[in-house]
Amino acid sequence: MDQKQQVIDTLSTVLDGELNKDEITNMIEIPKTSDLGDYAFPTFMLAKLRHQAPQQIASDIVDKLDKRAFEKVQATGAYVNFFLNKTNYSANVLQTILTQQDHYGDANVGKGGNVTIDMSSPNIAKPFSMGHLRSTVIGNAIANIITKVGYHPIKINHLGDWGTQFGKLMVAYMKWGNEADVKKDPINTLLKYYVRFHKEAETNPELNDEARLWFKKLEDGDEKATYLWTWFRDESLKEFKRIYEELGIDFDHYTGESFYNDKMQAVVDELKQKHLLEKSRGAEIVNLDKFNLNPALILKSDGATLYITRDLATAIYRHDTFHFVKSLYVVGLEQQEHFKQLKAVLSLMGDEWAKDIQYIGFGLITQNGKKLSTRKGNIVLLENVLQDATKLALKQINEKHPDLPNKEEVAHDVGVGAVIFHDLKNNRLDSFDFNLEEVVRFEGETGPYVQYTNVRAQSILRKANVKHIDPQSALQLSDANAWDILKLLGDYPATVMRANNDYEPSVIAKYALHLSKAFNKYYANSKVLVDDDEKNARLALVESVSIVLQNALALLGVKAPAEM
RNA sequence: GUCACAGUAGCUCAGCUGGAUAGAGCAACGGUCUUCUAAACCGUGGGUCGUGGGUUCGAACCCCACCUGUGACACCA
Repeated sequence: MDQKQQVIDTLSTVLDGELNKDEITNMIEIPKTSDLGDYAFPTFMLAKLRHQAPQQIASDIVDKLDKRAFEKVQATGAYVNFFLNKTNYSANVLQTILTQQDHYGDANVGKGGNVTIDMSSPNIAKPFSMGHLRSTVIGNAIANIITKVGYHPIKINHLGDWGTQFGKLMVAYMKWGNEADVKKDPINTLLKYYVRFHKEAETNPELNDEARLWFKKLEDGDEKATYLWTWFRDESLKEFKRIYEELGIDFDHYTGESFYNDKMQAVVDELKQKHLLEKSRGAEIVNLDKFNLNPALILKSDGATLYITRDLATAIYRHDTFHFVKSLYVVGLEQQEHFKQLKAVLSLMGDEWAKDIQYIGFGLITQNGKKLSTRKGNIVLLENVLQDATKLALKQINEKHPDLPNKEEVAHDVGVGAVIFHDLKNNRLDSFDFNLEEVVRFEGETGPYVQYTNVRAQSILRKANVKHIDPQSALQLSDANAWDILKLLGDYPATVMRANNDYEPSVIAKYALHLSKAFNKYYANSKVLVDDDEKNARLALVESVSIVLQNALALLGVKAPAEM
């Protein structure tokens, strides 16, 4: 970073009067390949100002520059290319990492402010699908990333534990269900009821009326309805918690939709009092024409509340309770409009903190190009995917490393890691088609590839019989093969910031892949464990790579076993 | 129809604020384990960056139009 400043300062002494430092800063770029240097300055703008050929300008600048701080500076075409002093740079970066360890890349832009994160939020009595995995792992990674830059995350699992689907479930249970089946395999059994309900309701629409009636009973506190609801909820939550444990993810709150039942009337009253409600087609709405949005439906024509009514209550509750500096919602892209409406209504209500609500959308997971649908029974169960992945990992371990201790645990870390990493490595806005083979792949740009890279580094450190390299020892490294690694290591703090600014875990995942690739290349070309002047510096490099890879994986919520 | 997101190699995708020959992985073919774990590394082939205009010294990236896909669009969440 201060390396870049040095480039800027050096250039500005020569370009004084033509370009100021800010202009120069904006023009500095990083060449695609390191044989073109580490920083480059294009001269096209100057060519325009000076009415001169850019190539000529580039070589003029090189002639006039003070080149002492750099390994070399040369003109290539229209560019001035700067090559950093490798030995100084390596000593700086490695010393910083070895000193700071896990804290390398930490920042304090958050200043300890609370950030609520609405994430995961599966529906009770429905299986945990790949779709919920996205919200869960993206939300978790964002929580880790914002923690690293100084915020305090509050992870909230906004369970779908209320609504007419419970009426459907109760009707189905009373008609076709029995207690023993539910106890044996709660979610799958409840799912069967749910699917059957929809199938039968197609030919027998009165079932829907019955379901509505039972949901009304639940709302009115009917004993039997409440009993069933509580039972379904408890059984489902038990299963969800098992899955979260497998994923290594926990929550600060499980306050679901039912939690806000008694908090909606206040919202409706406030909207009324502020004259924001109007009658339309029998329903109570908030007109959002001036936001160029569809109206927000607050009350149905029968007086019942709706999705947005509850989310308004939720947002207000979270603000009053947690005094957040940001409130994040990690919810699929198909709900984008809803969150725009939510913010619009809140700002009409005069809640200036509405601007702190940040919707973090992500693309759908489809199967054979179609949306996954619980109703139609076409879903991919996360649990099955995790099991398949773990099984496959164990098979690999048995082939490659049969005498590894704690094989099962490592297989689990690798299998689950593959699934999580697969979900996080692409831009979160992209949707993707579910393909089991793709998800549980262990070669190429995958989680296990990164894990394996760290295992290699760990293995070297074990063989060298050192735990930590002294940060104060000689860390100058001149090996050209190590250069790409050193630059990447130096980029890590900026990478973390970018992931934070964009709420984009894939930035970290891609970084981990790049660093792994660079290290594996180095590993194939240079031997670390040979006794010469730079051995200590090489070990420092290896330890630094391992520190940063482990940190990046931890941000993503992926485990980093020491052996595999 | 309106709005949103997307369209880059056979497939899955990178490409940071516009810049130097558009990059990876998978798949295909070929090479590398007596030497730090081959879940790796190296090489070969493979591209009208959806289409057409425009802005710019320079566009995969910015602007406009169009085409295609997906999703949302009033009493589900």
